[in-house]
Amino acid sequence: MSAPDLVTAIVATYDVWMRTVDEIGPVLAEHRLTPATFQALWAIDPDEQPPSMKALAGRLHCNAPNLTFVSNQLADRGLVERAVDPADRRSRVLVLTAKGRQVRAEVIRAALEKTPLAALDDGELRQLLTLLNRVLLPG
Amino acid sequence: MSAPDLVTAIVATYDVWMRTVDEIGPVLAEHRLTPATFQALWAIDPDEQPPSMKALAGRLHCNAPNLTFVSNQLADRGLVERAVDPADRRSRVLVLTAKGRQVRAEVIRAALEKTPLAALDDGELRQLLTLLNRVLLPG
DNA sequence: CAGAATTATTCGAGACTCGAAGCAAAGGTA
DNA sequence: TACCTTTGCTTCGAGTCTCGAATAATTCTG
Repeated sequence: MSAPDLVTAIVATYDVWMRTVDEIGPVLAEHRLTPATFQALWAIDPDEQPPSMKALAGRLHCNAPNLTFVSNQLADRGLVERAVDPADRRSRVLVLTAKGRQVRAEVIRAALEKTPLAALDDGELRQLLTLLNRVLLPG
Repeated sequence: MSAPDLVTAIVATYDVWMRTVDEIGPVLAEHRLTPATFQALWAIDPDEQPPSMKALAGRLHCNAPNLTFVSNQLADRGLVERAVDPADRRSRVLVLTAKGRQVRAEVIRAALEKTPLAALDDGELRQLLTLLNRVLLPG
């Protein structure tokens, strides 16, 4: 592989994400979501087990104090609630409220419409996922 | 295309970028580069015409006051210098200093080594670039 | 049980981002 | 020329974001 191509590819991944965020700016403003709260909200899948602070911080590539701050913002806006993990009482899990689930669905729907990746057809998207999964998943 | 796949793909692009940045954290710290200054430094290609503030702000998805702030950080560290564009004296272009070129080369080299995308072989990387270019380039 | 490790939070400092206002240069009109 | 508008950038002020260090509560280990 040539180094310039790799540089281009890295920049392109950054660009896809940033363009997606740019495009949904109005929707985020509508719900008073900042970039940080938006990302955190996105990262809490209501169909999975509620993540602990630690797990979510890892997903967001930020540290613990930072996530505490962001979680407070989400909680203040009534989008998430903290709950003690019964299995480990040191740990707090973040649970989406009904409003949180609704807002999350709305911003993700907007992102799916507006992202540059929406230009890909089914086969291309599958191809892209194969490549990215190969790179991101362990093994 | 199925919506969950598109969500996964968007998150994956974000993840590739963030993991790349995470991995080169030590190198950035070594040069006292913050995320913002690192990105700006990356975005100034010494082999191209020095970009104006406006052009660079577009590339970085930020606004003018923000880039003024970041440019000052880079200038304070002796990595870039401002120059008046003779063709339009309102415009300032950012020129890498010798140190700026050296530091830029170093952090990009580190990124190329550490990025998850380095796991792709030549053909896969070409495939990825084809897909991302199709999505990002106009037309 | 005592000590070490883990999970979150608080605090303080600094970095980042943006809108509004201001300034100088460029472009348009007469 | 004079005047007005637009453009590119900077300054200022406010708010957001991020992190390291210190703290508290809980769990783990020997």
